[in-house]
Formats: sequence, structure tokens, C-alpha cells
Amino acid sequence: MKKQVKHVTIYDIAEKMKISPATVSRALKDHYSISKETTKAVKKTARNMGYLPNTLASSLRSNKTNTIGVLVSRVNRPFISSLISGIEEVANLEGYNIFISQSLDLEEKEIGNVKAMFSSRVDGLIVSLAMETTKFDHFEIFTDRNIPLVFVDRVPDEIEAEKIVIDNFAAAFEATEHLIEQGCKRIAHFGGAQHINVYHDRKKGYLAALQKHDLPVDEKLITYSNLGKDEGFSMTQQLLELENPPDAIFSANDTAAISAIQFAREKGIHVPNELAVVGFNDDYLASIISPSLTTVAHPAFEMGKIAASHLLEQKDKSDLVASKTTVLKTRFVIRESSVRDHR
Amino acid sequence: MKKQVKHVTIYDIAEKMKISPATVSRALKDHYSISKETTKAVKKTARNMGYLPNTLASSLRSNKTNTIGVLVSRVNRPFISSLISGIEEVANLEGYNIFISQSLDLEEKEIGNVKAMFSSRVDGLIVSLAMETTKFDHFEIFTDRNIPLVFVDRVPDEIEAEKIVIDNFAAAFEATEHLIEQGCKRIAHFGGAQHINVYHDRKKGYLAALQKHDLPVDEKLITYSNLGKDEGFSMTQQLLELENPPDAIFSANDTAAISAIQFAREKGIHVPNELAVVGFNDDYLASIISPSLTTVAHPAFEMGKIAASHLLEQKDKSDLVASKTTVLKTRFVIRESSVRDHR
DNA sequence: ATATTTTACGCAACCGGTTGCGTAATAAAA
DNA sequence: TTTTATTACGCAACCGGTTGCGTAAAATAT
Repeated sequence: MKKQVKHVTIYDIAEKMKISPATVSRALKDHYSISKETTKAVKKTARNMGYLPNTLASSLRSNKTNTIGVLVSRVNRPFISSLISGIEEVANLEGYNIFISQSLDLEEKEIGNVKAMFSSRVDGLIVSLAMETTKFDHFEIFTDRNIPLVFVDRVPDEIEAEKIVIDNFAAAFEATEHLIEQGCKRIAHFGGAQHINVYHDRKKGYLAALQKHDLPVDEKLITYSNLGKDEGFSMTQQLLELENPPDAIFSANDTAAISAIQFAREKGIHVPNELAVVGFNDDYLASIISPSLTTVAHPAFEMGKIAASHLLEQKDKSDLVASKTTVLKTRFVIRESSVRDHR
Repeated sequence: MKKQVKHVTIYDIAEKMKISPATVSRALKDHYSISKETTKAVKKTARNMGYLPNTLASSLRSNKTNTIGVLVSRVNRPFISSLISGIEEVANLEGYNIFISQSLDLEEKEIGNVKAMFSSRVDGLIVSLAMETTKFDHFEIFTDRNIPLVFVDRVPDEIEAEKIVIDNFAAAFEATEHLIEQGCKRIAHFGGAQHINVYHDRKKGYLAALQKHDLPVDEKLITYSNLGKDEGFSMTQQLLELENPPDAIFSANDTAAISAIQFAREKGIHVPNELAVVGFNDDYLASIISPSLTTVAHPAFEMGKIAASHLLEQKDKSDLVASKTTVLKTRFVIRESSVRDHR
């Protein structure tokens, strides 16, 4: 039978040393009013007894958990996992842990998760909105109490809070213009849910580029979906079956763009000469696939780092309502999928 | 100036309703000893007042956090993020949240994280070991107290605890044998850190297959690294510069295998005819790259689900020391990178 | 009508740290 | 030597729920 070890508390230490728990608590925190000898002795005893602090008790009293909540759609997406990695790096450096939940792009789950985060008394929350989300009052729990709240990438216009985004309009404009410069005349667009800022802006950028170059907008060339792998296939198929099919696709993400390339490859349609493709995100895949994918490099990792550091800064100037929007630079990466042979 | 909302507690509810906090607490939990009318009234008042429970207080008293700790090397790796996704799915279904930290493959960080997890009083811990880890006594915090502990994938032999793994030996054996059947005579191996069970077993399987088919083992064809993208390139280069280069590579992960394919492509070396390649994991990339990568499909998501559900099961039969090892099936996926033309 | 059981709730201790305030002991100043 | 300042620590309340135990009131049994 295994020995059952009990939790060691500061009371146990205090009893053994014949001092008060208050002194133990202060000594462990290097409080100035405790002599160096006592402090040293306490720490030594604590170590010997295998003491480990109970974060719950500490957090309950001090109302501080040293935890940052992170609320994303799903963790196993390249963009999200890089984002999280960036958050974790900064958080950890500052002595914070992160608490993750997934909304699975469902508004209801997002609402529940926000409440759970609050109940766990996270010191701040970083959110990338669920696809489904159209209302935002569930975030008032945080804003009403001035608990730091930072939105990243998929951000709401409706809330006054700190936001970290990229210039989706400009990036989409550049991407589309690039296709036009390659000689493409009928450029399709794979769009995401239009109530989400990122997808809305990308479509706007796409439209603006067409307009600038006097290309007609054909609504039949614009499709909407949640841009998954399967959707990429079916949208491509649907477009190529049109009596007047597109000669290029600007996809609002890489996943769907890559499906398009794969579909074309299977059908023997040449990319980029018959169908040029540009994606968005620069997932690791983009450089691997053949032909490699022209795309917009999205600084996911950096975005995470900035979100975390801005969030931690907010805690200092707590009375000020932070509602700054930080726009990060994207990088347009031209690869094989969009550069046509000049025949 | 924004209104500063205070936290509503059960005391606030009790005061407003002129009842005791104990009754409020019980009513909110549907305790049998509280009348239905009171329960209903309390819940209604709680809702109106915007009450949200303080998990810290509850957890402190009840010694239960409804949180599962997850300790991995890094979240932004395909295998890991799928694993986490699986864990999250089961955990969430059972009303648990997950608390994630990264060891970044450093033993020291892993030790710190284990302590932090304990201090946070997670109800259980799921661990995939850091590359660096060679000692394991930091896990005694959990085992000594019979707190559920489950290791996944990279597991220690030295600890008696529940483990979820795949049969790395068999999978590697099958992969290597497949290469032999394709007519490969000089098969190289990209190995990981050999004190980690998964990499050790994969190498063993590789060696066993060679031996079965009376192929000589050439130590020069076996390289060790942490199997990153860059390492994949340099190892491939190094191997191909040998006076007697290999005609195949069995890599212990996909990342390095894909680098090998890319390197070969750049150098004009035909895959698979001049160099056959087999990877391990079946990352999403594997099916995308051209030539597509033959690999071992690793059930990461399912592994996460099983780890979480086994962990939650442990909590019931708490006196029993669970030390079962569950071996999941892998699936050998044959694609283009290993199937030679029969010339 | 009296005794017994059931129902519905309150009291107060508890979980394990944290912290404002008070004070004895020692040191420095007058 | 007396007064004041400093040092080092203890007391006890507190954070916000949870829970064992006790009990008045209502319901049921005798």
C-alpha cells in the first residue's frame, strides 16, 4: 500500500517552528518585516517539509490568480496554435499561466467559456471570436469590472477594448492586385462569415482591387463558407463547373486555397496557368505544397506575444480604459501558385 | 467614467433575500434539503443580480477544481495540438476545463510546471514528457498523493502510472519492412533522443526489420537529432554526401521526413526511386506534399480523448493505483514517397 | 392530544493563505 | 535615564463558498 502524503500548509510549518502562520507567509514572500534569519529558516523548513503553496487560497484572498485566459475557436489550427504559443511565451516570462478554452466556433460555448473564465478569476482574457458570434454582451462581465480584455484577429467592432489585428483590407487588396497583374481577369473569392471583421475586410479589399482595375464583380465568383478543407474542395468544384469559370482564386485562408490546388491537380488543371491561387495565413503547409502557395503571411506568433504583453500592461494603468487597436504588418509571400508563365 | 461593477457573492444574495448564505449555497446546488420554492427564488435572484460563482472559493473548500492539467512540449506542433483537442473535447463534456503549459522540451521547465499544476490543485495531470527529461521524481508530488496522472506518447518506464501509447516498435518495423519490400537495401534512420521511449522503440523496430531481412546495420546511416525542419535538411545532406549513400530513409517523424523530400527535390534526386522516404505521425502535411509521404498514422486526437477519459475514471476508484498501459493502434499509410516504380 | 418523524433552514467552523493593526523587545536619540 | 524610533513578529479578520450539526416548525403517527 502506497503511503498517502498529506498537503503541507503554512500552518504545519508554523507549528513545527513554533512561530505564527503569518510570519511563515511573510517569510516565504520575503516580506521586509521578517528578519533574514527567520526568513532563511522558514524557507529551509518549507523545503524540507515539501511545502508547495496552495494557489487557490492565495488567489482567493489576494484576488489575483496569475492566470491569463485564452479563448479561441479551436487549438488545433495552425494559426491558433502559433497564437497560443506566442501568448504562452510572454505570459510565462512574466510568471503567468494560461487557461485555454475552445469555443468550437459556437456562440453558446463562447458565452459559457467567458463565464467560466470569469469564475476562475483570470487576471485577463485574450479572445479570438467564434465564427458564430454576433452578440457581444457576454464580454461585459469583463469590461464592466475593468478586467483586462484583449481581442485578437477576429475582433468585434461593437466593443470598446484593446484589439490586435492585421490590415486585412490592405493585405487582400495587395493579393488581389497581384493576381490582376498576373493577367487574371476572372478572379473568384473564397469568403468567410461576413459578420467577422477579418473576412469582411478581406472581401472588401478584394472588391476594391477589382474596382481599381475596372474588373467587373461577378457575384457567382464569390462563395462563402467556413473555409474548411472540404468546403475548399466543393467550392472549387462548383466554380469550375460554371459556364464561365474563374482563372484565379483569392481565398480568405490557406486551408481552402490548398484544397483548391489539390482539386485542380486532380482534375489536371494547371496551377497557376489555368487557375492561379492565392491564400491567406501562410500556414506551414503553404511552402510545402506543390505548387507552393502564394499567400499573406500572418504574424500569428507575434500577435500572441503582443496580445499578452498589452494585456499585462493594462493591469498597471487599471483605471484607464484601454481601447487601442494595434495593427500588425502582414507580408505578401509570392510563390508558385500565382506566378504565371509569360507565354 | 465607466461604472465599476462589484462582484456579487452569495452573501449579497442572502442579504437581499433575508436568508442565510448557507441556504443560498445549497439552493444554487439544488440541495435536497432546500424547498423547491426557495431554490427557485434564489436562482432567480442570483440571475437578476448577475451572480457568478467564485471558483476559487469553491475549489479551496471542496478541494476540487474541475480542471485537468495538460503538460506538453509545445502547443504549436500538429501532433500536440490534436492531442490537446482530444483532451479538451472529453474534458469539456465532463464539465472540466484544461490548464495548459509547455515544457519547451526543457526538464527544468517541466519540473516547474508540474509544481505549478499541483499548486493550482488540478484534479489530474496529463503529461507528454519533455525531450530533455531524464529524471522523474518531480512527478511524485502527484503519485504520492494519488492524484490522477496519465502519461501519453512520451512516457517514462520508471514511473508506475497510467500510460497511453502506440506500439512504436511494431509501427517502425512495418515501415522499415515496407521499404525493404520496395527493394531498398541501404535504409537510413532519422532518430530522436534515445532516452525517450518513442524514439528508442522506433529505432529498435527499424533495426529488427533490417535484421529479419539480413540487411547489415550501418551506423553511419543512423542519425540522431530533435527532428526539426532544419535538422531534417542537414541530416539528409549529410547522408547523401556519404560515399555510399542510402536509398531510403525511415524518419522518426514527418517533419524531418518532409525536409528530406524537399531537399531531394531541390537536388534533383528522385523520390522514391532514388530515395524512398517514410515518416511517422501522419501530420496533415503528409498527404499534401508532393510526392505525398508514406507514414505511420498516429491517433493523436483519439489518444487525447482516451487520456482524458482514463484520467477521469481514475478519480472514482481513487484508492487503486492505476498503472495500466493502453496501446493504441497505428495505421501504416502508404503514399507516393515510398512506392518505387517496378522498372 | 401527545409523540415522532420530516422538512427547511441557520450557525459556525473550515479550506489555506494574506494583511492591517497592535505590541513587546531592542536600538537609537535626547 | 527617559523618550522615541525601529525591528520582528503575532492576532485575528478576511477572501467566498461548503458542510456537519442543531433545531424550530410543520407533518404524520400513535
